[in-house]
Amino acid sequence: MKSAKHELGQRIEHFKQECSKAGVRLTHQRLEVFREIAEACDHPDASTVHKRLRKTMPTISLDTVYRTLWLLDDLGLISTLGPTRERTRFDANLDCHHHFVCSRCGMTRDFSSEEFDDLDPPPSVKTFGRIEMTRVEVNGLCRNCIAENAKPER
Amino acid sequence: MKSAKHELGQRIEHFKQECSKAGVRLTHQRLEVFREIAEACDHPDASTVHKRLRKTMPTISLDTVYRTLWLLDDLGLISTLGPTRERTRFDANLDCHHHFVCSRCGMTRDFSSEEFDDLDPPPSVKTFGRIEMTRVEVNGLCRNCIAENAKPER
DNA sequence: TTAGGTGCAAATTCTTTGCACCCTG
DNA sequence: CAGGGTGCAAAGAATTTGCACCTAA
Repeated sequence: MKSAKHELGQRIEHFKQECSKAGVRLTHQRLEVFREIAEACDHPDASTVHKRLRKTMPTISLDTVYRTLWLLDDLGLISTLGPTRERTRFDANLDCHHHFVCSRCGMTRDFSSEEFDDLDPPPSVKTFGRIEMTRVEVNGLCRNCIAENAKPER
Repeated sequence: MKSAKHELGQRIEHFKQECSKAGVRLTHQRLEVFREIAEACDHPDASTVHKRLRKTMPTISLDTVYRTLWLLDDLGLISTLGPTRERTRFDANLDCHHHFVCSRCGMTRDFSSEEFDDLDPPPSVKTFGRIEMTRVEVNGLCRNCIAENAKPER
C-alpha cells in the first residue's frame, strides 16, 4: 500500500531533493536503483536489485548497486532489514522474548514483556501465510554509542 | 534473565537429550559451542563464538563452529536473528510499518497496524539505550512454502 | 570397531576497492 | 571544465566443502 504507484512520483522528487541537499550528483544509475527499491515490495538484496536493473540497464555494475544502496542508506532514503552490515547472529534463548538492537553498532539484547508476547497481528497478515511467532524489535542507540557519539564507528 | 546460571545446567541436559534423540554424536566441540551460545547474552556471530572458544579450546576450527551452529539451528536448539542465511536486504518504505518474514524462504512483506505503531516497551528496556523505533516482526510460513512443503528448499 | 565428526586447506560466494574514463552540475 | 561517479577487474571477507585422520558410541 505504502509503495502505491501514486506515491512513487513524490518519493522520487524527495529523493532528488535529498541528493542535491547532500551535494550528491543525481545520476541515471542512482535514480534507477532508488526507483527499483521504492517499487519493490519484497525487500530485495543487492544482487537481486542488480539482476532486475540489468533488464533495462544492461551495463550497470554490481558494485555501483552496492555503492548506491549504502549511499541511499546513509542519506536516510532507504533502510535495511535486521542489523545493518552484520553477519548472521545466533540466539539460544528459545523462550518467547523480544530484542533491543542498537542501530549504530548492532548491539543486541533480549527483554521480555507479557504484553508483547500476546500481540495479535491484523487479519490481513494471514494472507501472507501461517503465523508462527510475533516478536517486537526495538531500535535505538545503545548507551555505548550515545557515549562515544562523536567518535567514528564504521 | 532467561540465560541465568541456574538454568544453564537444565539447558545443557536438554541439549544432550536432543542430540541423542536426533542420532547426533555429543562431541566436546558441540557441547562447548552450545554452552557458549547459551551463556552469551549478546547474540554473537560465528566468528565471535570461535574467538571466544579458542581461549579454552585452542584447536577448535572456525568451520566446525559454522557446522555446529547450523546443526543446532536445524535441531531447533538455537535460532538466528533476522532472516536466516540471508544477505542484507533493503527497504525503501520509511513510514512506520511492520514485517511478515517467512522462516523457511525468507520472503518478507510489509504490513501496517495502528495498534502496533504505538507499542510502548517496558521501562527496563531504557537501560539498554535510547529508544528510537519499535517494530513488530511476524514469523511464519509463507503460502508458497506451505504449498511446496514437501520439496527441499535449502 | 566404525561411521560420524573434526581440522586443515582449498574453493565459493559476497562485498569492497583501485583506477582510468565518463558525465553531471 | 572539474571533480564526483561508474565500470571493470582484482582484492578482501565470510562461509562452505573435500578429504584424511580421529573419536564417541
